[in-house]
Amino acid sequence: MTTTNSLTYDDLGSAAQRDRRRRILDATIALASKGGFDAVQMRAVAEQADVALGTLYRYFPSKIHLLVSALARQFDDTGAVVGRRPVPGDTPSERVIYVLRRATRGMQGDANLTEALTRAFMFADASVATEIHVVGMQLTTMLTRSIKGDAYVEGEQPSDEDVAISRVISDVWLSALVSWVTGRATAEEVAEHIETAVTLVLR
Amino acid sequence: MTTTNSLTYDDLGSAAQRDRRRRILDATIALASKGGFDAVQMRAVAEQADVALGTLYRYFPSKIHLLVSALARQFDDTGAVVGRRPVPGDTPSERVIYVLRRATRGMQGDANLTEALTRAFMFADASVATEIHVVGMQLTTMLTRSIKGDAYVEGEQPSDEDVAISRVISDVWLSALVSWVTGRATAEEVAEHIETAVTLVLR
DNA sequence: GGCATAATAGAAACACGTTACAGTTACGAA
DNA sequence: TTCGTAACTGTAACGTGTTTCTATTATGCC
Repeated sequence: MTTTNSLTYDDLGSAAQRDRRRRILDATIALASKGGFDAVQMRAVAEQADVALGTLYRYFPSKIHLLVSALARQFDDTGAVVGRRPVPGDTPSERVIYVLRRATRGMQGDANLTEALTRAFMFADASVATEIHVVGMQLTTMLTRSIKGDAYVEGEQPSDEDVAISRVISDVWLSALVSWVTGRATAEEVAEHIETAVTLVLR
Repeated sequence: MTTTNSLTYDDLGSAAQRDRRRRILDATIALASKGGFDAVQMRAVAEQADVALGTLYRYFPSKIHLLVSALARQFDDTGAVVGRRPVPGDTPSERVIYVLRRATRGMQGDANLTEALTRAFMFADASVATEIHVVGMQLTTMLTRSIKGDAYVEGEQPSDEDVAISRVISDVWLSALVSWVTGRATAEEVAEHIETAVTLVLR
């Protein structure tokens, strides 16, 4: 290799490096899914991914980077599934609520993983801004697409208002998620709160 | 003393114990104000408060409890000051934006302290639900009062819709604050985002 | 193939939250 | 006052995120 490689993004590095990165993220997801944030221990990740601790830190400069990158990959993997089909529902509210209910249920189905990823997301500082921005864009895309429904056209920029609405919904969703993963709200309360907010913003 | 004492709440314990608790919280605020979350190190707090490390843990079972308790005391101290005067502004949006701008500016005036307290708040789990609920109620009261403006009547319950709106605004505010303390957004972006959200929700 | 350089392994060490514990002090009860 | 118990001190130790360092291995270039 002729240039120093940050290894931070998907498509860089040799095949062996891409495979190491994949193994590391696999191990991260597996450990998070089994025991949550605390179970994602750097030594354990390194061992399970079959890389040295120093190598792990070469790929991901902190536990937070690691978890947020894992979150981004999860979004990539499942976002593609959600992406194609039209969102059911006759109004923006119905469509957004449908999508969020699906997403929330998915996350609640793996509480430990959600706890790990959410905590990392909330603790991330400026050095993780790039990864966070990726997740934010994915969320915004998902929501603006749901708002437009059939009127959505591939590649078209969403309106400023739709983006603003999406950001508000994202904020509410994130707050609700934090309440839930920290045990301060039940799944039902989260669902109810989100639906109230969506109908409020999209009336 | 005849009974074991949790020391978790303000009015328990001897004078010497109340004084220790005060010194601990003073040291916490001072360290947080100087260097943020990372600077609030338990050994440093203990030393500055002139108590042993074990004693610090006897009073506050974790760093998070310590910081959230410090936040609660800050709210107690400053909350009374804000409470009485009517909120200026002719529309709900104007009043809410005024109040939030004031509060945000206050927090941004002590960035390190805000960072420390916000991080603790986001990391708090169910064991601090009581203190967190208190803060949430104070926020809701502040916002519903701002929405109603002159129409506000002491002791009257706010409408369900006003409460829902307040919760959405709280969520947006908290998310914005997290973005700011983690260095992912500037103060201007925070102000702009909040105002966009408020006008959206209160149209 | 042989060399220069980057990447990796492996292990030790450090930082800070947290726990454990032995000795000492404060304080109410008898 | 003396005693018994709980609180406090001081310190060591542990767990986990992070850093550092040396030896080894892989990789691109001639």
